Amino acid sequence: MLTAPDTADAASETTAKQVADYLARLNEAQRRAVEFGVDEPGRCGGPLLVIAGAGSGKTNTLAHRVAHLLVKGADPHRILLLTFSRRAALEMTRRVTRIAANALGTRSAIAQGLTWSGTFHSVGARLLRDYADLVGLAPSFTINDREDSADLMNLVRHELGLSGKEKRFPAKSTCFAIYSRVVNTGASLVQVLDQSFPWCREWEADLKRLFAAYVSAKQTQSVLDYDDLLLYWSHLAAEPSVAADLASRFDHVLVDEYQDTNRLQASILLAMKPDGRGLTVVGDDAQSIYSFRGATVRNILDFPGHFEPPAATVTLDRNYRSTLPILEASNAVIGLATERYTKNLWTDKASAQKPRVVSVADEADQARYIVEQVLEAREAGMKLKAQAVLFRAAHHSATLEIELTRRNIPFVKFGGLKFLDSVHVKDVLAVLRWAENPRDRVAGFRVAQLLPGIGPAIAGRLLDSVAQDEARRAIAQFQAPARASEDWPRFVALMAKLCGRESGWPAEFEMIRRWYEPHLERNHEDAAIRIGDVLQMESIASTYPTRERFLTELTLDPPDATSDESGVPMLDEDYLILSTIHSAKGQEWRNVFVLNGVDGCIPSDLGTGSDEEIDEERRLLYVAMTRAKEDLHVVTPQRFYVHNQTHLGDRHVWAQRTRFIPQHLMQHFEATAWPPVVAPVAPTAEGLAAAAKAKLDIAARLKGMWE
DNA sequence: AACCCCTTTATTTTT
DNA sequence: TAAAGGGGTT
Repeated sequence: MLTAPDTADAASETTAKQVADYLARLNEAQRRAVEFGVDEPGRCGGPLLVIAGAGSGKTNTLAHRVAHLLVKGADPHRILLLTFSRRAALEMTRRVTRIAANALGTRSAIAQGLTWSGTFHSVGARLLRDYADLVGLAPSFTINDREDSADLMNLVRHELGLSGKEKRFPAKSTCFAIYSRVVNTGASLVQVLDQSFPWCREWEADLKRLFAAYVSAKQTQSVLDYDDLLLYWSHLAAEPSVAADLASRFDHVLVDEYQDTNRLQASILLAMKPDGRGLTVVGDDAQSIYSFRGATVRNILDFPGHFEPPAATVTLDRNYRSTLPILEASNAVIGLATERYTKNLWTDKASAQKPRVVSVADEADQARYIVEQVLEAREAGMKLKAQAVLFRAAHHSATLEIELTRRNIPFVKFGGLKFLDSVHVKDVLAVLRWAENPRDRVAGFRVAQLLPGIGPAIAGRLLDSVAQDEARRAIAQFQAPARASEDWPRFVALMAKLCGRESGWPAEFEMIRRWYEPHLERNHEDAAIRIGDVLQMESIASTYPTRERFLTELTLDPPDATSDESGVPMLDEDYLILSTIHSAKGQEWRNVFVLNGVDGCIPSDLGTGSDEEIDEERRLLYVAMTRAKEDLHVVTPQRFYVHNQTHLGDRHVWAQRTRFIPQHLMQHFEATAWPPVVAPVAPTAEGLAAAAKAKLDIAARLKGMWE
């Protein structure tokens, strides 16, 4: 459904004026980025790189470019918009819709056709379902999240007998992290071990065997992990017989947050658009913070040189977000990076308030300081939602969370523990995944063991027979042990209905919940809370058209906020934002607190191995600081507790201000302490005289007590 | 073979 | 603090 017929005339009348309107709101550089190549006759324009500094209106510029393409007649179904998260994709579509609707008349539904927008991973998943046959995948493949992938790694590890070594083999999640890094960086196993996992070096040979077995396990089970979505896509795009077809699906490919893409993603782009025509990438080299995931700044720096002639570059360096003092301090911090960045941001937003470096005694005081400041700001009319507390690692906010709960301040936390990590959510999803793809052993293994009387051994046998036969029949004919006989028939009935897709979606979800509830009550003390979660999932489930879509999108883009037991607050309620710095990307708040601005936290003491790692930590602080619009507080507890970092148990540690704000940068900050030190008031002459008199009086009175 | 209890050991950020 | 693994009991 594109433009309604009667808007065409309206558009031609209003075009000139309204186009001018929406372009007039942009500054000169933004406008160049938006208009670049769009008017070239019969072409999509050459490759374009937009370097967009923090707060420079990046999202807005990209949205305008997409809208401009649409206004100029591009087909929305043939625009591929790759964003970093689903949240970013939604925001982008919303803005494009608004801009395009304004320009073309309110009844235009053009932007609704913008169906190909999402993360690399979710777009990859959709394309792979289309081309599944070609790459030898069952179209009903399921996708493992990180935990599932680690579980599969674990199953394989046991099969290979790597668990019973005298020296302990790396944990399953570590194995998976190593594997993933090899895939994403394109480096060799040895290199990855040396650089990032030196303590696993001795296991190289075993790891190699493990990874080979892991890959073949995935293939026989029709299961993909996150990395496979990119890996298969890149191989698909490199295959000459498919490449042309794949490439011709899209006239325009636009990529956001390009600094956080990895080699594999860059290779996919190049394969999709070898000559760069219609390709736009946007990013900021100073905000690259995902190298632990294989992302490389080189992608953005090397981009222009991939093409002949080289890609055009537009730099957006006017900041619309922060006040001048905040920006100056941020520029100073990033200015100390070993690798110099090309641009310095500027603004004309003056302010008398420098960012603060606040010294507090310990984490408890840090929490109290933040609560006091947050409440004070709210008294002055700043909503809680306009304020955020940012930190390096999810657990840094533990003390603060307790204090917030005690003081009854609602908050939502982004990053860290995910909704999907809780057992009951994973159980329910496993049932769905197993029904969708009975060859998925991780899912089946988990589901079978929910029944009392079925443990690893019997679950394994059940899976073996499912692998050899049609799933429903295999389950129905399986001889369950006597101890499981009571629960078995219900289970068989459930799986039969799910595999046969008898009830349809989302009725299936309700069936699963009804089946699962008794097991939940048997296994967990706090079943009531967990049932609440499952019910909440059920209402989310009903918003997806099919079981497959629900599963795919939930694993690729799980709801990312967790909050106190109370559950996520209602949308219209006001709440404070707590977020890891990583999850704060692309966002902004009026008042920002950076927690633990201390060496050991930023930079994390785990990330100080090499210069590159240190620089990444520095960029992390830069990203945190540039989220602030009006007020910025970097809080530095002087003493805090470390839990089980060494085998010595808990102890406290004296901390120093982060090395990224050395003394000579303190001119950009206001140094304060909290609680405020009360300066002793110098006594006046009269005061002294009065005191002297009082002393005498008291002395006399004390004596008088005994007279 | 399942299950319960006790000991040991971990390395942050996320699609 | 939690999760993984070992060992003993049912």
